[in-house]
Amino acid sequence: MLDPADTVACCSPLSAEPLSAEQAEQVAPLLKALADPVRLRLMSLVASHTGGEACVCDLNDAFDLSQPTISHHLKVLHDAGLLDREKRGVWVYYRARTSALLSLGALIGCPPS
Amino acid sequence: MLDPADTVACCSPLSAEPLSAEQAEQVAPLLKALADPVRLRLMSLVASHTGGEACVCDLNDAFDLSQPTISHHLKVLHDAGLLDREKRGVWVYYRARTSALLSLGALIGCPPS
DNA sequence: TGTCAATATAGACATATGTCGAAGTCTCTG
DNA sequence: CAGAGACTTCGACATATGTCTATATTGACA
Repeated sequence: MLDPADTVACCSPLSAEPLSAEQAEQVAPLLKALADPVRLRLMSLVASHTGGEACVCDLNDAFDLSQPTISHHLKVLHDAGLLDREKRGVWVYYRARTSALLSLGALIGCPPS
Repeated sequence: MLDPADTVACCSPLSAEPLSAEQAEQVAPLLKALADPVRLRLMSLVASHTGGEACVCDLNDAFDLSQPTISHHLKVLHDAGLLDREKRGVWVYYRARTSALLSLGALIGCPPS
């Protein structure tokens, strides 16, 4: 699977020049994956966790939602390329793809040149 | 209506510390508004347009969609606080709220401190 | 091998979303 | 005042999304 960071980083910031239709189609899914309160918190929990990774077991407890629902949200973030997934024994650890977040932030937030 | 820039700017970056449920509920709608290819391009078209603003008549031509559909997307961006709206005579001009984009980008893209 | 614990997948359901065509609202201008 | 042009609002529709319960899978361990 491609690194979404590359996809996004290739684009000029939103305010610099109009995004092409193709670029927009590639970037939108990343934003869509982030555009949910639960997934935003999941992403933040993982990204800010010690060691840059977090176990699903820890994440479940942070929410008042069923375990399959959390699993579903993690899958959405993983499929978008925002979280890496690693199974170690019985536990599954997710790790934030910092590069994807960085380039996405730059795309949205950089002032016009 | 509140400036979403303030709402977002108050939060630490995603990677610094876990977003609270309340913060996530406030930020998610902004991302949701951006998380559509058409709206991403609209936002980019307006933000990068000469003078920082664009007339709806110009925006319509950039898409293969009906005019009410474009109007709908502009309303979503406006309601989220990402676009300002001003009617001058018969024409309506939209202007990007740069501050909102800046703080949103910082929230997503800032490396952990 | 059998059982338990940690996740994931499947299927169902209510609600949200993107799109359109039709109709409404302003505002200029003759 | 009437008509035309620029948008917006309304109502309908198909599809996507978030959530749940029930079930499957996987790995450790007795």
